Amino acid sequence: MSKEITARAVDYSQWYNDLIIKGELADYSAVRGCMVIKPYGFGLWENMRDVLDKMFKDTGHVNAYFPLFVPKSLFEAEEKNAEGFAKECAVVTHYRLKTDPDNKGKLIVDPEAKLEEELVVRPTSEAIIWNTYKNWIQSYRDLPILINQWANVVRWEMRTRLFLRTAEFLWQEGHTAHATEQEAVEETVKMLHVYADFVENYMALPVIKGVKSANERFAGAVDTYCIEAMMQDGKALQAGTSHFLGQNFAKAFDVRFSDKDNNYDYVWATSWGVSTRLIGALVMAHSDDEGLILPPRIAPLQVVIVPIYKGEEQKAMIDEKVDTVVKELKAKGIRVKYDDADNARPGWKFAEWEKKGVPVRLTFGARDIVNGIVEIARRDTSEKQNHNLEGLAGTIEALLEDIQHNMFHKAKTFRDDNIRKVDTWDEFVKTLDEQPGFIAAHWDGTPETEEKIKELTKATIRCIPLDNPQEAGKCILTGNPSKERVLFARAY
RNA sequence: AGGGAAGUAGCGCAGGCCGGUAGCGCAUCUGGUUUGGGACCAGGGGGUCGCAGGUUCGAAUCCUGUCUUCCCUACCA
Repeated sequence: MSKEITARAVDYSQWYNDLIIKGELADYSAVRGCMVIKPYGFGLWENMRDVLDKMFKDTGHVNAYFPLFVPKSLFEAEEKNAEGFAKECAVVTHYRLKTDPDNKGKLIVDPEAKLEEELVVRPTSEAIIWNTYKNWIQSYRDLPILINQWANVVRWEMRTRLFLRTAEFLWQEGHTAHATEQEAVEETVKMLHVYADFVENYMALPVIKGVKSANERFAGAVDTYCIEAMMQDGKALQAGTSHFLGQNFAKAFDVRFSDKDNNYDYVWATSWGVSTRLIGALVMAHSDDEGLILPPRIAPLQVVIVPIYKGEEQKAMIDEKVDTVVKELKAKGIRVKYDDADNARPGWKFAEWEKKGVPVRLTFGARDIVNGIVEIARRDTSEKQNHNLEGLAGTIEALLEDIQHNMFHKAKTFRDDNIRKVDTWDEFVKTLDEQPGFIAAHWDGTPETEEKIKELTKATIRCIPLDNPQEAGKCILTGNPSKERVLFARAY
């Protein structure tokens, strides 16, 4: 049992906070609602970002950067979108401070430096981007525009949670413009699959691809596609969204083009994004009471090596062996650290690196080296085994892959075991309270019913899965006819 | 935003009711012994007690305000 981490069974929320703080992913800051992402956590984000960035490039996208500030008049142009975000926007009203005449050494906002037009700190960039696209698009030859940006955004939240909900967070937002509706829809779905591919194959987190109900849809979108993941407490976490925006933004910003036949029409749009929130999902889905468990493909460190020795002579002998092994591992592209700090003993190091979720630990004992072996410990199962120094790098390489797959399958088994079909209201309520997870149930398709269910149980429709089997049934609440089951859950 | 709790050394906490100038454990530094699952001994350093006012001869302690964090509720395209 870890000395520093609250057990899941004792306090799930505190467990999550402990993992992040003690695992050194992030720290609290002096700014309300904002956190500091520490080097170890940022290393994780960088790895995620690099993989995603390559996936975006491979699907024909390019990166660009748009302003942090959006003039209020632009922001309000697409009404539904503006309305959706209005109550969580930070607004810049002044551009200058001055020394307080009544209190030397203090600064006050200079009342004479009021902006003529307030600037909204972007909660998302559709407005400024579509205002720009208007100037870039005249002809079908200018389309498609396939741009992504890596940026920070601000959404003023009342309640914050590290990584899951903070006032400022990092993300990427793709914004594309197309000549036809079909092409835009295809783009929306394509990026949803890119996200699912990334989250499943790199983060080892199984997701369900689906479409949001009207209540959960992005403001300003025609359709919102999403990937939903299940956390260890059975709650759902939206891991990524991809929106088909129709012509809503094109109309709001008057973005039109001439097609081959000289027809003049509005362009079709998409936007899609994932954020540092994914780190929260990763932490909550895989970790245990000893600390983080990071999937090898994106772990900042994949292998840590701990020496055990008596005296300088043994240390020198170990150093020599480790040096060779580190070179072999690095030659295979494996991220490895030799922890030979002499101010901590082995047991302390073991606990420390387990807390930080490093997938594989190698223990180099003086005794072992004489026998030509090394101890390999894997974080995901806590198993330890001895291995010959010969062929070690190849074994580690395979082991990292095995851990990656094992983590995915473990998470997938858990998720699949916690999706339950429910057909009556009583059973629905009981299941939500007693067996947290996703519930597949019939729904009559109306926003009113969804709202009522949310009111009564706090559960929302997470998504209507893609390729959902069609099956006649009766709505769980109203008894009205339904043609398919949808997924309900309480969500983060 | 409402309710509750908290903020004292890097971390975790005591002291506070009853005002008198701050202490414990861990960490850190020095020396030594150690090293196969969070070592031990000895010595040392480090804090305007979240911040700002007020009461007082004197405030970590009492009063007012404010900021930050955590928990519950509400909100959350």
